Amino acid sequence: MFNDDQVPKNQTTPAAAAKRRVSIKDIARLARVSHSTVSRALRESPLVNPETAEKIRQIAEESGFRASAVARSLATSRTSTIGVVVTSISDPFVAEVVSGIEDEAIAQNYSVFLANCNADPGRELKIVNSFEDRRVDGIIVTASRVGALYGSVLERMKIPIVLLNNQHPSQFAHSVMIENFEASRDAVSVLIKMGHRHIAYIGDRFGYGSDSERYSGYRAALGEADIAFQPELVVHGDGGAEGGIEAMTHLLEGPEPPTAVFCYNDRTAIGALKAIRAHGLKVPDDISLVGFDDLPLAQYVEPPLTTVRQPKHEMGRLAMQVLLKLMAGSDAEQNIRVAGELVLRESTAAPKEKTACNYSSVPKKERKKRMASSSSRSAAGN
Amino acid sequence: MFNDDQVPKNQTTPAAAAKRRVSIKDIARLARVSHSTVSRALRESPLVNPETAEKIRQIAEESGFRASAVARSLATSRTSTIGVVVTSISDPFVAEVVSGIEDEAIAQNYSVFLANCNADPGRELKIVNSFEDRRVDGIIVTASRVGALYGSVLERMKIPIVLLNNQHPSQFAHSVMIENFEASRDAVSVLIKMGHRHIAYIGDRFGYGSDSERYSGYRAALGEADIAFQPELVVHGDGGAEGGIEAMTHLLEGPEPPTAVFCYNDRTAIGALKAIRAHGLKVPDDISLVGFDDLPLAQYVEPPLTTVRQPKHEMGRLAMQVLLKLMAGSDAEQNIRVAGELVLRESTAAPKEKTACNYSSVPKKERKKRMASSSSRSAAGN
DNA sequence: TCGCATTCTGCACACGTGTGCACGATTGTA
DNA sequence: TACAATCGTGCACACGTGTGCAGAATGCGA
Repeated sequence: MFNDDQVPKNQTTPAAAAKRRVSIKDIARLARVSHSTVSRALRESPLVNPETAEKIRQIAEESGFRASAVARSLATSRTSTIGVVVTSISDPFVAEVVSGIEDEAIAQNYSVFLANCNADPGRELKIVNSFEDRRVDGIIVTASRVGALYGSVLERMKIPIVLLNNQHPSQFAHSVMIENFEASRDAVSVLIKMGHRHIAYIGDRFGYGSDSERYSGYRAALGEADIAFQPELVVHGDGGAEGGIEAMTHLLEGPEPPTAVFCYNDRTAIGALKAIRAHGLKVPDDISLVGFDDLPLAQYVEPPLTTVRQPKHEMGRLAMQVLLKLMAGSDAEQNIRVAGELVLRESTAAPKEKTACNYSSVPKKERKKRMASSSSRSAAGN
Repeated sequence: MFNDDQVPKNQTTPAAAAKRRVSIKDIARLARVSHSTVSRALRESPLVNPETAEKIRQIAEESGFRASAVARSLATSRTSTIGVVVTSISDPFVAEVVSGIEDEAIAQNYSVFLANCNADPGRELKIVNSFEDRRVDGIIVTASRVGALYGSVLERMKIPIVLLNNQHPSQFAHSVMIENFEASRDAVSVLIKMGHRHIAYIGDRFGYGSDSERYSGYRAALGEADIAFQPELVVHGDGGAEGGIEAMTHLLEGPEPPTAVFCYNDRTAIGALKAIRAHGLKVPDDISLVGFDDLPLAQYVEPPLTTVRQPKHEMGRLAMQVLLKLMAGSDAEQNIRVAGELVLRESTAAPKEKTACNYSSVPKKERKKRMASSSSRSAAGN
């Protein structure tokens, strides 16, 4: 009756049998039940007798059995796996977002495939193909320019996709994004309230949508304060520190340098800071500086950087939560916008007296208080 | 003969059939061959007629077929997948290493599961179990304290493992590590050559092996220069900026503050920098500062930080290469040690005249030259 | 004691791909 | 023309797990 006790015919030698991983059938043999019952017992099915189930679980535990997710995936056509494609893991912004994604994923017993594309289209394609081969249940794309490339491939895959701070918003996908416009407008407004009227914007020529939204916020703040827009105060870098240096140098060597600069991101701001210092000027005494992102290093540069904080970790979790809903078949909010938060540190102050105009609405006393504290304060959002 | 053309019995309706992913059998039906032939054709087996193969490949291409890696894994019992467990992706050091691992992995058509454990033992266990379930072909553990936890689980898994800058070197595993001792000794020696004789060490009390190796290097440099060791000049932080602030403050408030400080890592050094500034002192005029790691931000703090560069990206690639060898069944070098490289920036200089002794061997001219340039120079070499 | 409901278990097949082996078709040689 | 060698193809099974369905075992009421 239990002739399964014999060595199965496909195993040539006992040694070979010992080499093989312990499978559900081995447990079944030990427990003297069928593999079906083992499967059900381990998945806590109510169909199996509690005593039998307990016995099976114990045997499985003792023999160190772990069910193969590979085989299960094949049987259920679900892998409990997602793919995350990023531009570069080395980018601190991305790292923080991935951390949030992974936290949420592990809590729901999902595993994440991580791949960085380095903005290389060929590699992007390879990654997406690989994700398709591995039958991931969903995909999150972070801070990438999702172009024509994805379109065709992703169309075919019919897999839920969530974009995070993507540059090219596309119709078919859900997304989580920072409120670029509002956050930028508020940040520049604060500079204006401090008394600045000669404010520059250093953008990112590879920033696409994000860049134009932040630029629009800058324009809106100027408009609300009836400050005439000066095209020569808008320069574009490459999104990194080097680009910030170049752009800032250009501004400083212009006819009338700004008293404050709003930057596309922190890395650009840090480059700008270096350029300002190289010109023998001081931040914030001569020029105020505002960044975007609130990278970990923002508070450790000298002076600590005033910047718009993105809730990076939270945004990662949010993206994963949306993806989980989509993978479960229920529908989720299409486009989630997250509020930024202006963090006032020591790189901003009222302009110097000689250049300051009488529009300043920030009393000296309060200004001093702000600058003394390096702790963060919310200015832009809930 | 080709009755496969009919709808298979398990498909109830044509609509359901349309919903299913295209499989190898679909291609077989279209090409009027068996699925075996399709499998062989797509894997470029020499067994199949070139013309037939070409036809099959074309049909597969047209219908957008992609073979399921899940099914293949089950059949071949290889997943072409590795697991990477890190302490925290947000750590810039880790991020760079992971980037290197992933570069090498993608080049060899491997995918990587990334998981961060946040130094939480429970989560570590969950991660390793998850990797086992998914039948990863290998595992890389980065900068973790591999303790008893892993031992038992990993023992059972019989999967190749490579440790990278791990704290507890264990016997059964291969590893890639920075030459902590040599790099530290050389860095401190350079400080001594500049004229410093009162040099402190700020360690990391969670650094375990790495910390004691770097500490040993510090002691060795002092010994070689016949400088008496002063226990009160050794303090330990927590490996982060906060710990650096505390430790440095302690040193500054001691009876005889050091003229130079060698820090366990860059983050500690940046905290120390902040503390020094808070005490109204200047770097490097009053105190020289040396870090370890060469994080991206190291060159953007003020002053740019002299530090020991770890070839992070390269170390990641190296670890993956070792793992690939192990997974292929061949054996690889057990313990690879990588040389660090001292990068001289502007946080180091000869001590002030009043405290400087006549042992200084760095002429003023050369010192000036060094400080003017922020470009990196190798001092510790390969 | 019989019939029926309930509870559990096992059979058999599915998931999609790889591969050893047998066999048919074709070609070459005696 | 007969036979052997070579080449290409398909059959059948394996990989490890999930699950619909049939049926065995048990309990319960009449």
